[in-house]
Amino acid sequence: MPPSGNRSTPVIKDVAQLAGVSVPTVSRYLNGTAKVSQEKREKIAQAIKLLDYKPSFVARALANKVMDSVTLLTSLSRYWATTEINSGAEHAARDRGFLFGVTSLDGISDDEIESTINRVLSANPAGVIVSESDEIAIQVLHQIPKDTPLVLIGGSRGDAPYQVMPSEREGGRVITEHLLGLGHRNVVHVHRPEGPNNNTRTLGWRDAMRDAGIQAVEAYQVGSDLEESVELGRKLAHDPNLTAIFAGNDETAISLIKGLRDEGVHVPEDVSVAGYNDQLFSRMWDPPLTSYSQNFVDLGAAAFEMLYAQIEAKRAGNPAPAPECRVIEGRLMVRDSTAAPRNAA
Amino acid sequence: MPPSGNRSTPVIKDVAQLAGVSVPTVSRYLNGTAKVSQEKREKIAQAIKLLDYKPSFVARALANKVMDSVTLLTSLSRYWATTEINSGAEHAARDRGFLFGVTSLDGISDDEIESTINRVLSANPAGVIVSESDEIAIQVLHQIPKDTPLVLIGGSRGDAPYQVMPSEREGGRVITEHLLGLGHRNVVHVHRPEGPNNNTRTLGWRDAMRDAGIQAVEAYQVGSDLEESVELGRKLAHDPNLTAIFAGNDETAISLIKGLRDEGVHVPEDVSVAGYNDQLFSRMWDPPLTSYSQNFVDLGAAAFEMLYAQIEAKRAGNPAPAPECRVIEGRLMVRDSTAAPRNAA
DNA sequence: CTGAAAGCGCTTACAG
DNA sequence: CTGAAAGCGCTTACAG
Repeated sequence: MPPSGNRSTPVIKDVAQLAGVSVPTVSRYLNGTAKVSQEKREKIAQAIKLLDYKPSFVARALANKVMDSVTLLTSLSRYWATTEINSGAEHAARDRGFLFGVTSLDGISDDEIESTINRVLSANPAGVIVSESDEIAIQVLHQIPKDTPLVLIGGSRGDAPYQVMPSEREGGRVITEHLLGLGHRNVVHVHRPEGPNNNTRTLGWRDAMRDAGIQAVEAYQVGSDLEESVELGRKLAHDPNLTAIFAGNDETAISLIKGLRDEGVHVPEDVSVAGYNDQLFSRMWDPPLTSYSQNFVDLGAAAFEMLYAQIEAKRAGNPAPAPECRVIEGRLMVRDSTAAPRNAA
Repeated sequence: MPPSGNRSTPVIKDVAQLAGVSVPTVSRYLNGTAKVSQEKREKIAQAIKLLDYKPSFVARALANKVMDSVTLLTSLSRYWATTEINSGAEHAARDRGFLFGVTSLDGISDDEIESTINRVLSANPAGVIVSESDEIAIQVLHQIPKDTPLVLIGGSRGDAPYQVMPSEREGGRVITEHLLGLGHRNVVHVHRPEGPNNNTRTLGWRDAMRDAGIQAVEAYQVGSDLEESVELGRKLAHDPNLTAIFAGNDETAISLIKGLRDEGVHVPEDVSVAGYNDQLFSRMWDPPLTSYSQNFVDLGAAAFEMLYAQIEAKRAGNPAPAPECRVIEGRLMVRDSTAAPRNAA
């Protein structure tokens, strides 16, 4: 018995008619914004079920000035961690009934960044998550109105009132200390370019080295072309003092190992090599890679939840939650690519 | 000289006032839906620039019954190919000024799938992309109104009027033929569960085997726990007739190699092993892995473009584009993990 | 507790 | 070419 318009998706008027109440009453029922008599509640519930009515996201968004959606801004859209973060955040959003949007900031000019962000904001998202990976992120932070719920993933402590970050620096320290604890007197670090923040693997490595009283620290930066790391491995193979390397990620680690082997250096017998990220392939490597495992899915989920708390508070007219910087712990995975140095015992 | 309301983001009324024209005229200017005099055009343009006005996505969506956004539905949100697909589609959408949403279907019950889809649709997306990975996708297809622009990624030819698919089957055939061409008399296949469609790597392998007149085909299915593949590798190591394996993906390939090695079997000297997907780590493997490279980023972008063509046609009141099934080609990457069998020449 | 009214920002017929 | 009017589907004061 389709009411009013006979076609397409039912709207609030349809359920109001079918239930024999006014439209605002249905709205109140839906949002719990005011008491509705038991009797009408039931009729409305029935009508909704009968019609399979779903409130329109966009009409609500227009009336409320805000949509039940969040958008994640990222500038490293194809990076492994980004995938995990997005997935974690998206699932959390979905489970709360929020639409989840992604907008990438890579591959566009600086001028376009502003208009891209404005476009995102013109969809009235309830909040935005900025996933830091480079300078762009910080620039972006300033372009988002202060009253828009926001959480920053990564960055330096204090870059934003609400942050979720991986234990990057801690991870760098832990890996380095593991190597040092094995008896290595020096740990060479090879890393990709890192974000402009104070929570990097490289800084953790420096922390550990400094605490161990080691002065001569050697770090090499490599790009995303793995051949570069292979080359570096070949070169490092001829350093007689080399006994341990902490690579900034697993791909770099296996590439270095490849280079070392090309020159007849054995891992871990001659040189220990640790990676970072504990990717799936790492445990299959020969030798299985010592690495640091970071749960980026949890990180993404935590970011959404922190955002959601702000959104809820704002809607309820409550004061904003206290600023927070949550660190998601990772953990060291010791495998066979690291061992005590030959001349240790 | 801020017009009307003095605060927050400007709306169309503000630019109309500032330009000294009516609101509909601004709208016409914006959408090019009717001629606007040169003089007014200029004034409007100026006002827009001055105010940094951006039309509201949601108001437009309400008036037009459709939002400048597309949503991608996926049930394999953390899979490698999914990342690439999403990234490709998102960039293409962004470049067209479309918002891009992702909704995952994994981890929810069958009942919830319908309501999740309804929720997505209640945001009036201009179109949706369904990324096939399992039976869920096909189920989803039927829940989307016929008049909603839609493109299916993957699936069997004919599952939907508009499809973009990887050359999976072709890839399976090419890899197998490569192995056969090297002189192998049999190619054992090890694969993960595959989608319920007729475009799978496994079918390509069967095609090639059949064409080569090989009857005794052996296929093994493994799960996502790589240890299972290692085990299988150990077991296969004792098969005296084994000379070549086509693994359904690179992770499986390296795990099999690990198992083979555990039993003293050398790759490629004793057994050739090929992977699939050509992941970054594959070329760094020891030995570097022969694999099939598929550009999933392009695939995602192509899916969006195909969707966009439908959206445009619909908006212009034109007939829908002709149904299309576009195949994105991949290519064979021959490396050292495959070689002629020992007793070949 | 519950209607009638007005409004969110934009677009589309309808009359000039 | 261009206004005034009505409407998209929902919500929020305003009066009962």
